Amino acid sequence: MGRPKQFDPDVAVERAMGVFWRKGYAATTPQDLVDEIGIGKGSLYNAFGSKHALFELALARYRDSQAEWLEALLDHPGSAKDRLRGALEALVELDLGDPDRRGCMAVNTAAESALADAETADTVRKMFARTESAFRATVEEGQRAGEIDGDRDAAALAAWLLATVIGMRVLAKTAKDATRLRRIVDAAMGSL
Amino acid sequence: MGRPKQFDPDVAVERAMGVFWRKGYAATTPQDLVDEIGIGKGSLYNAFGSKHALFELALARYRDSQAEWLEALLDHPGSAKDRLRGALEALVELDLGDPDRRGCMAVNTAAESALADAETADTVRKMFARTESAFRATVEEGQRAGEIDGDRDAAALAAWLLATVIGMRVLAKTAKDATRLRRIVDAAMGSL
DNA sequence: CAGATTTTTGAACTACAGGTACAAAATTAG
DNA sequence: CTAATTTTGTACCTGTAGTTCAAAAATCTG
Repeated sequence: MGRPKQFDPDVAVERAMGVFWRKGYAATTPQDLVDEIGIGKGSLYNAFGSKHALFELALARYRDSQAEWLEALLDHPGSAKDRLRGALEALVELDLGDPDRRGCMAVNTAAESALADAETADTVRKMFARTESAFRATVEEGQRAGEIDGDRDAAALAAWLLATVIGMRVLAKTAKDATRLRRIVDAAMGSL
Repeated sequence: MGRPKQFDPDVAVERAMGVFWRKGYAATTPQDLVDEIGIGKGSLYNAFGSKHALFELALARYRDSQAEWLEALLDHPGSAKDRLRGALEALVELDLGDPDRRGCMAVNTAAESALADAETADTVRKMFARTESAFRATVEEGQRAGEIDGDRDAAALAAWLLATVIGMRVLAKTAKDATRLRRIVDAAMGSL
């Protein structure tokens, strides 16, 4: 079976994710990656093929972990409104607690590359759609429970929550204090 | 007084803005810039000093034109709510009408660079603050006119409008159809 | 027109991005 | 042990990023 890998590819992807997340795709060099992962260039290219292929893996990993994190939050016990508020607040704290202010990797990728690469664009689109679905399900639960006005368009509310979250995560990257972000959560929840 | 410039620096900055906007900072090369501007590399560096200095000029130009555009929209006659809706709708149409799907250059810059460069971060921060102020003034007019509930926190509503707009502009970069964006406008305005 | 001043042009230069080639080393199947 | 397979580190290569420079060209001064 040949010589086994001396590094864990999963760990490597995770570290690569960290670098791409912090610096963006274009500004990340192969040198950055090997420095962070702690393997040689030969191993890197043998294992992953190209910078872009590794980026795709890193982005997919980000998508999965982020989506699961958010879905778990929305799946908590409690009222739908409380769960939505809890999720938004957790996101704010997550972003503000990051010393590197990396924001959301999917948002960053959308802003940096847009439609430059079809596969990347698709991954980002799917991630947004998945977040929107999770919001929509929670909004509909709230409507069934009578907490949220049933006359309002659940799809529209979910899309708007998605936009709010994306906006907050961009703002978190340059925010100097937390008050604006906390205000946004309050205003959004007050509008539900 | 020496040989006069054979190109208009203002036009050059405007064209540079277009390239940076479309490709992002890191992915834009000096070659891209000279190709687009139509001058030699020597002239470029003689006139602007560095890629980064030119980017700052381009970003400042974007900030001014964008802010004036939005402020003019919000300054139209009509009710405050109508003006807010009109501004959001105009932004959506602007973004969807761009074949390159460049979104908002300030948002893209925030996502790509964050705090990497202090001056850039500051320009972006100020642009966000200016947009927020314009929203806030309009919201307060609406409150004085009785269109918007005076008990709600105008600062919070303005911040939340800002986040909504930023989110929409990110979504516009990957959106395949316009319905989601139009829904967001409806949901946001329905919540005011 | 000579000279001063400023810009243009195009070539040149350094460093590094991104990736390939290869031989030595490690591992396992038989 | 040997053969086969895979990894690894190093060296290497091509192209270009980002910038600088020398010399030519254009304008103004007197």
